[in-house]
Amino acid sequence: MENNILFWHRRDFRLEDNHGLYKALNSDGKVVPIFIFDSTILARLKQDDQRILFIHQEIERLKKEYQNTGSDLMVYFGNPVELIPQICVEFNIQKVVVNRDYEPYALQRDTAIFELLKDKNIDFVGAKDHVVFEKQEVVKDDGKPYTVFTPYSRKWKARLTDADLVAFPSEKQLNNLKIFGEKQSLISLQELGFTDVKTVDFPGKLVNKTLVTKYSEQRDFPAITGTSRLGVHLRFGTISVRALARQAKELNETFLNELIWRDFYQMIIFHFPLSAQHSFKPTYDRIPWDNNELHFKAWCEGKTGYPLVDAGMRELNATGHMHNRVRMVVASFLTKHLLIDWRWGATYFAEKLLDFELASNAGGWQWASGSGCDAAPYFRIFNPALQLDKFDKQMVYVKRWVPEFGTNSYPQPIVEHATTTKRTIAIYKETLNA
DNA sequence: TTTTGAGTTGTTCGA
DNA sequence: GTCGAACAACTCAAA
Repeated sequence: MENNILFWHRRDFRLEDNHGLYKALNSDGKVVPIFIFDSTILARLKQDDQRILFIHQEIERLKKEYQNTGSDLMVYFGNPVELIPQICVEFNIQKVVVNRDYEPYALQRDTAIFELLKDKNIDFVGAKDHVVFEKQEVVKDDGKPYTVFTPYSRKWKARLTDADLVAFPSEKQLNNLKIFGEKQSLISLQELGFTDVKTVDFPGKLVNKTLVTKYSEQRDFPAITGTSRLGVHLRFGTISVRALARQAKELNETFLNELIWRDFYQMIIFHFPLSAQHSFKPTYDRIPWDNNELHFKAWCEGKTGYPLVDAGMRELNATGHMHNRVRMVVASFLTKHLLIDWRWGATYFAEKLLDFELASNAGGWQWASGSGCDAAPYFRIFNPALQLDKFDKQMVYVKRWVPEFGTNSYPQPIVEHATTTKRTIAIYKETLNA
């Protein structure tokens, strides 16, 4: 019986420029590609979560691409720790190849699988694909991980060569895929337990050269399409970060910096997995949050009486997306005006954002609250009115999402800017100096 | 070891 | 309207 290689797709839904797949195709044996709808992850999602639709659509697309080669993507539903060893038996697998995932849950899951396979003499091999530089590749001279972005980014850029961004030519080797006689049908959303998902248009994955070129001058204005909206594609690997970085390097330094921020937070979550749940700077976990439920509800619904904050939250609720500049404003408002725990906001974003990425989300929220590595100083508090004046002066964005603005039905501000920000600075100061 | 310079995207005040 | 300094003062990186 022939030996086969298992390639397990996780957050890399593409055939082209896929490092792990390339590695698998270069191995001795035929490659069996699989995807698993992880029942542990799916159990956390709500019935109408639109990310499941995105995943399902993209898996369907990927499956067709495999079928065009004469192969097929085998799709499973269950717990990978149980399924992978079973699949290995079914297909006589000698080696399992994956692209590495740096999140705490994924690391734990992969370690468990590694141990199970080791007992059966099956190799479990990882590849770097999700980021440009990972783990220990960009560290301080003493070998320890950076916790400040700017020196990290300097070393990242100094280390970068063309070879780091080269596309892996997996499409040329697809003849090493295992050929299946009969095509397998794809499990439906209903069978996965999702019955109420509304259809939605997801952001396109074409990289707009003009947008990247003008990114640094246009990204701050929520009324225009100045940001790429590629987050969801980077999250699930429907585009290659290397391809994007090649464009960024050529076209726009600020855009490249954003990709480095992504690498930075992936590196941070790998070295500091607790930072997804706890303040990076421990003293910040002693801040006596106000955590007013009514304030939180008003923030979630976009009814704070601060038009830029409300527009952002309503954009999020309606579309699963929020403009980057506005994300900072609403995060600063929640933590520093309402004095609500950053985890409440991070959890809400985790539920709503189509492009939700654990590492970036925790990093961003901790940046806003001041508790993170290389965060904004605690006394730096966004003024929502000034941000509106600077970045949406004509109120195009605000009127798009808050049509009743300026009428009697628009709420009065739930808190007053000057008094709440003074209170927050005093409380932070007292807590941090205690 | 000590010292020095620097730190994502800000705000406010007063000249 | 514009500009620079103060905000408060800590931690990190690197020489």
